[in-house]
Amino acid sequence: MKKRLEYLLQSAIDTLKAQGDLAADVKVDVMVERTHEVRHGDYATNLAMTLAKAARANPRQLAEKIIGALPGHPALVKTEIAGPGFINFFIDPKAQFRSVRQILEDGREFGLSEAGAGRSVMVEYVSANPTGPLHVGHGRGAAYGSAVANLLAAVGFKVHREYYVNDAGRQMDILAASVWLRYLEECGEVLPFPSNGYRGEYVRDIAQALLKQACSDYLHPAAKVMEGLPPDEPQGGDKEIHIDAVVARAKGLLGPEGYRCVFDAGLHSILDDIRKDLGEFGVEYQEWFSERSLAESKAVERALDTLRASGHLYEKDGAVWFASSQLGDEKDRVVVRENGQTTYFASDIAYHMDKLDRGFDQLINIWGADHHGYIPRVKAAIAALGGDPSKLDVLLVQFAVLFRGEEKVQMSTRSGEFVTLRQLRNEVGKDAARFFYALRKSDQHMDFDLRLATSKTNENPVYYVQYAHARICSVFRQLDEKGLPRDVVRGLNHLERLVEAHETALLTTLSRYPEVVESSALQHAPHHLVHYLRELAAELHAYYNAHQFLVEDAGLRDARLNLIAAVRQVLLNGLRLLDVSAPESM
RNA sequence: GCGCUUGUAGCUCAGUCGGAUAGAGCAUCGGCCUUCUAAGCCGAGGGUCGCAGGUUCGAGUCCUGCCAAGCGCGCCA
Repeated sequence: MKKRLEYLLQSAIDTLKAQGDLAADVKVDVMVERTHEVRHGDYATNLAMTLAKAARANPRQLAEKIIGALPGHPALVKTEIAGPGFINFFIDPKAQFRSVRQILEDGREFGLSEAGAGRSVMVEYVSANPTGPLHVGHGRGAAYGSAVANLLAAVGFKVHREYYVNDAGRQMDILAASVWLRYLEECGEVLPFPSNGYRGEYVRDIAQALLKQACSDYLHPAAKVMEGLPPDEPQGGDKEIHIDAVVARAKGLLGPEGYRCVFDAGLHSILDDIRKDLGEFGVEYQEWFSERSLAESKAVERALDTLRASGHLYEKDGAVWFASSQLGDEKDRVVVRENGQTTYFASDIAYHMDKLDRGFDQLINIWGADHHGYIPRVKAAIAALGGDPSKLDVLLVQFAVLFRGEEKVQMSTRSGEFVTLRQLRNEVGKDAARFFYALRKSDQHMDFDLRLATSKTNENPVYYVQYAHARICSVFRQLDEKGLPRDVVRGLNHLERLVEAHETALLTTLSRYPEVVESSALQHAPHHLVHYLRELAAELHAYYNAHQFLVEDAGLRDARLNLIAAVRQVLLNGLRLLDVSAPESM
C-alpha cells in the first residue's frame, strides 16, 4: 500500500508538471510514511512541504493541487490536508484484511521480498583469532552478523557467510608455543610458563591430547628449552621479547614439521571448538577461509605485485610500505617487515582481493568497534587494487560490558579469565542470548547484565515475545479440547467483523511486517525487527486480555482465530530470522 | 595532541530520509485471575534530548564550537 501511494503521488506530480504548476526539472523524492497517530490516518506524506519552495507556493495550497491530481484507488477512502501541509491518507479498513489472508496463504514465506534483486553479498563475521574459545564479545558479533545475513537473505540477496580464520601470525605462534610448553609439563618437565603465554585451561587440554596422540615425539629437556633465553618480565626482562624467543626456540627444536604439528594441534582443536560453539548458537558459514592459505597459494605475493605494478608500494627503512595515505588513510602502512615477513595487513589485502575476484556485488565485514581505525586502510587497498571501496561496508559491533547485577565482570583473554560464549549459552540459553544481543543497536555500547539474562522472569524480554506465541498455540489446543471446529474459509469470510480497537491495531501491525523486514535488512539493523516483535507481542497480549477468542458465534470465532493464527505466523517468521525458537508451550 | 564513536526518563535503550503532542522495557505507585497460560493486562507519576550558537516552514535528528565518556593512533593480530 505504501508503494502504491508513492506511485499515485508520483503520477500526480507528473500531472502537475505537465500542467505547468511545477517546473519539469524539479527533482522529486516521494516519501510516504506510516502515521504515528490514528487521527492522522494510515499514511502521510510531506511532499507538499518539500516542494513548496520549488513550486513557489504555499504548502497547503500545493497539497490541494496534488490531491486534485491524484488518481483514485479503491482502497483509498479519504485524503486530508493537515498541519503545515501534510497529506494524510485514510485506507479502507477492509484493505487491512488482505494481510491476514496473505499471511495464512504464504505461511513461512510471508515477509520475504525481492528488494535485494538477487545481488550477491558476502557477510564476513566473528572471525575471531583461533587462540582460544569465543567469549561473550564475539557472541554479539555472531548474533548480529547472523541476523543481518538472515535478513539480507530474506529480502532477496544472495548471501554468502564467511569466517576468516587468522591461522597465521604471531598470536598463533604464541599459542603453539603455549601448547608445547604445557605438553612438556605433561611430560614431567619443570619450566616457567611465559607471562605472555596463553594460560587458559584449554591449552592444557590440547597439550594432553597431543601427548596422548604423539607420545614423546616433541619432548625436549627443560634445560635445553630454556637455555639462553632472554628473561621474562617477572625476572626484569621484556615479556614480548621473551615470548618471541620462546617461539623461536620451539621452531628451532621441533623443526618445521614438528612445529607445524604442534601448531596445528592447537589450531584444529580450537577451531573445531569454535565451529561447534557457533553451530550450537545457530551460526553457520558457507566457508571458513584460512589466512595461512593466502600465503601458501602465493595470493599475498600476487596482491603485493599488483600494488607494486600500479605504483602503490615503496621501500623505506628496509621495509615495504603501501602508500595508503594517498587513498584516504592517515598514514602509509608496512606490508613487508624489515625481517622479510609480511604483515597481517598484507594478508588482509590479499583476502580482500580474493573477495573482489569472487565477484560479490557487495561486501560486508562485521568487526569489533576497536578496529574502526583499520577501515580506511582496507578501503585504500581495495581502491588501489582497482576495486570500488564503496562495495565494502564495515559494520562495527561494540563490545558488551558484562555485569553481574551491579558488578562489572573483568575479562582478559590472555589470563583465561573471561566468560565464554558457551558459558553464556549454558547459563541463559541460546534464545535469550540471541535475543538479548539483537535487542540493541550493534554499534552502541551495551551493558549485558548476566543476572538479567539468566533470570527466568518477566524481566527477560525474550520470554515476552515467546509467550505470545505459546499463548496462541494454547488457544488452538483449547479449541481442540473443547471439540470446536475451525473453518479457515469461514473465518476469512467474516474478517470484516474484526472491528475492535485491539483488532484493527493488530491488523495494521501485521501489515507492517514486510516493511520492517525490508528496512531492518537494508539498514543492517536487526534491532528494528526485535522492537517490532515486542510491539506485536504486546498488542497480542492486550487483545488476549480484552477479548475472548473461543466464542459461541462461529463466524466471529473463526475470524479471530485467523487473526491470531496470522500473529503466530509473523512471530514465528520474525523469531526465525533471529534464530530464536518459538515454543508452543511455556 | 589527532581521528572515529557516543551523550534522550531513576536505570537500560528505541526514535526510519529533518515532520505533527519525544517512545518502550525495567524500577516506583494503584488496580485486574470462577473466564482461551498472571512469563499477562489496565492505569499513574517520571524529560532543559550533554551545553551554547547556527541552518529552515519545522531540529532529538543537519552544521560549528565547547564539555564529558569510550575506542583507535605498531615493522601486533
